[in-house]
Order: sequence, then structure tokens, then C-alpha cells
Amino acid sequence: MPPPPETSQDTTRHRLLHAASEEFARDGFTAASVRAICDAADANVSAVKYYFGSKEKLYLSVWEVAAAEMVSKEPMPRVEDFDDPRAALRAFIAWFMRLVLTEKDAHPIAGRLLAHETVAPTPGALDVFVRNCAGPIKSEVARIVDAIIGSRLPGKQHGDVVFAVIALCVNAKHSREILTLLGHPPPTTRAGINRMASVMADFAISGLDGFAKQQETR
Amino acid sequence: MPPPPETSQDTTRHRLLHAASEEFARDGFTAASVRAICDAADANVSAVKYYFGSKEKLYLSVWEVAAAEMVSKEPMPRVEDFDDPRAALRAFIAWFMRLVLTEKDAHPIAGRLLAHETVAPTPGALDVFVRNCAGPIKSEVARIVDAIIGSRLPGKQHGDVVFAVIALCVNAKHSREILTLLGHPPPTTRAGINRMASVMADFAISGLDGFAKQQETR
DNA sequence: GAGGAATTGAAACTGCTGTTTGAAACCGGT
DNA sequence: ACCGGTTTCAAACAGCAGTTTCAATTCCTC
Repeated sequence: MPPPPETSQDTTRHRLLHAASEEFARDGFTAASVRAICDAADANVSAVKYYFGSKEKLYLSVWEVAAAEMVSKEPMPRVEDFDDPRAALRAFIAWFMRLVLTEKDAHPIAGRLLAHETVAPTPGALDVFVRNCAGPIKSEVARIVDAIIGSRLPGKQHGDVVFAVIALCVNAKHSREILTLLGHPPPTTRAGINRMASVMADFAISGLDGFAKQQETR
Repeated sequence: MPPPPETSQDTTRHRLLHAASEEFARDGFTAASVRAICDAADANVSAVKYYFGSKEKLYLSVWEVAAAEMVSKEPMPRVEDFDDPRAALRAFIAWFMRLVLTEKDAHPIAGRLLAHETVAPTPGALDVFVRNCAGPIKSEVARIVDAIIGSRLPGKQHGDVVFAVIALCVNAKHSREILTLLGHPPPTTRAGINRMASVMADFAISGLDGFAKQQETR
């Protein structure tokens, strides 16, 4: 019997993790099935209990990998890396939209996991997701927004504006099926995503400048 | 053979429809269970087959009611009803956000059904939803956007901008759980929704004016 | 090579889903 | 009171979910 190429990447545990990533990313936590994952990983169903304990703990392990991948493959742009906060916003929006829209590029699974988790949170995994992923993104957007509008909006309005910018980045992902049926499918290529991100950045910068002007006249 | 519909208000059929509306609105098509619906309606499980044929046909019936409710309770603002297209946009955003965010006001269920259907479309019901609901909304936003920026953006960009405006309205609903965990829960009262809608309208108008100015300088 | 731990395997368990069945109950018209 | 259609009911169906069991196998160490 010829021994299969047994690198450290080909253990049952790794194959399970890899297959689970794809299933969870495509279908979300609830809709993904343990049996389908194990079939894809060429493993027995009992392996998920043996290696991870349960479906939910397997999901958390997938999230750990995805979060690590997110920060390693293409790091999040930070406002202090730019001279102009508007340039920072452009770069951030492009980065964020590549994150959520790209299917097989820099972030094979993190963006899709993120999309599922946002609209249908998995109770046990939601706080992990918010801490490692949504929280840092929101904080950075808030810092960029502050740098542009000079801050000092009332608290609620400030948060509304921050999440408005985020909404511009994630909507194409969340509403993909509807957009497609309405004749406006979201881009999937890196070039197409960057082009759309540029439009969103124009929109966001003009929108924020409106608030900045509103501040000045006070 | 299943009989034609009744007209009275307390028939089993009517109770089923009412209970199904709430369950589908809260959990979406897949997650809502026929047994839970029948329990809430104080009816036997077989009643859904008897009166509607299947869970999916019951869901379509719920959508019919919701769509009718949507156009009757509070009609969609149209651009020709206003002198200024920016005022039309303000009114439209406020209307749309009330639609998707309100829990027990003018649109008890339509907005929540819409939210579920947008992010997790039900194969059999998606085209009905797009035709009766998403399509008209998108068309009206497009008309308002045209009136503001004077149109003549390249096709793709124009669509991007239209859906950017829509994103501002629906994101708070789609990301409700995340926003709540990040300390910024979406408003639920009519006054709170209107306040947030005003901020989104400011943002959108400034954003669109940016494109309008961009057009002029060409 | 033998012993013992680590891993895999097929099958069953519990519990849920939407659907179907066929008989019982109900109700209005004769 | 009787009939015939309408409506309800409890129960079972087939199927899939995640989890569990425990024997069989593989792997490593002595």
C-alpha cells in the first residue's frame, strides 16, 4: 500500500478543518452539516467529536483559522499609515470590500464566514467574532471618520455614520442574490471590486465632508 | 380537495396565516417550523396541508398579505410628490427605514420578511419578492438619485450608487445583532428611527451631491 | 514481535423536520 | 333524525440533524 503524502497538513484533523471551512463559509453554521463536512474530509462522523468535541467547537476552530488568515494575508489599513485620512478611507474601503466580496483570492473563507455571522449570528461564536473581527473593523472606521469630520458629532449620530460607511462595504455581499436578480450582480474579480470600492469611497467621502462642513458652521 | 378561502376573521385559515406571519417574520422561512406555527395558531399540523397545501405555499400566502399591507398602510413616497428631489430622498429614506426597522407599527411583518428574504432567499418566493417589493423600491430610489445627480453616470456606477443608498437603509436591520453587541443597537421606536433616518439622509444627500458636482465639472 | 494507547469505523440513539394518513367530529340542509 | 360534505385530530411516515457507542484497526513504544 503506497503511503499517502503524509505531511503535517494531511492529518484527519487538518482535513476536517479545511472541509469545515468551505462548508461553513458556503452555507453558514446551521445549514452546514457534520456529515457533509466529514464526507468532504474523507473522515468518519465521529472524528469531529474526537478532535473537536462538537460541531460548535469545530466552528470556533474554523473561526480561529479564518481570523488568523484575515490579519496575515492582507493586513487592515490603519489611519496613521496615510498622510490624508481620505486616502486612508479609500484604502480601507477597498480592503474591506475585497475581504467580504472576494471568493478565492486573499481571503478564501473569512469574508464569507463574516457575512453569514453578521446576518445570522451563531450564539456561541458571536462574541468571538465581534471581538476578533467586527470590533477592530468598527474601531478603525471610527478613527478614520473622526479624522475626516473632526469628530464631535453627538454619540448616536457618530455611530450611525460609522456604520453607514460599513454598510456601503458589506451590502453588496449581504444582498448578493437580490442584486443579481435586479440585474446588478456584485463584482467578483479583484479589479471589479476595486472599481466598485472606488465609487463607494467617493460616496462616503462626500457624505462625511457634508458632516464636516456642518461642524464648521456651528 | 382543499376548499377556497374564507372571509371571516377567526377561521383556522386566518389564525394560521396570522401565526405564520409572526413565525416567518421572526425566524425566516427555513428556521420557522410548521409545528410552532400550528401551536401558535391553536391548530393541528395537518391544517397547513389542508388549507395551503404545503409550508412553502403558506409562506407565499403570507407574502401576499405582507405585500398588500406594505402598499396600503403607508404608501411609498414618489419623487414627483415633492418639489425638491432631496426632500423626496429624505422622505423615502425615512419611509424605508420605518419599513425595515419597525416591529409593531405600520408594517408589523413586511419589513422583517424582507430582511430575511434579502440575505437568505427562499428559492420559490424570491422572484415574487423581487417583483412586488425589491424591484419597485430600487426603481424609485433610482429615479430620486437621477433627479439629484442629473444622471449620466456610467451604468455600473449608477447602480452602485443606487444600492449604496439602499444599503444605508437596510444595514441596521441586517446587522442588528452585531450592532447591538458593539454597543450601538438600532432604534425601534418611530421617533428613534426617524432620527437615524435623518442622519442617513444627510449622509446620502452629501454623497450624491459629490457625484452631481463631479458631473458638472466634466 | 507484543502491549497499550491513539485513531477510525459502522451503526444506532435521540430529537427534530415537513408531510401524510384515515378515522373521528362537526355542521348545515333535507 | 339522517345524510354528506367540511373540518379537525392523533398518530405515524420518511428523512435528516448532531451526538454517542463500542468494537476494530492502526500506530508507536518498549
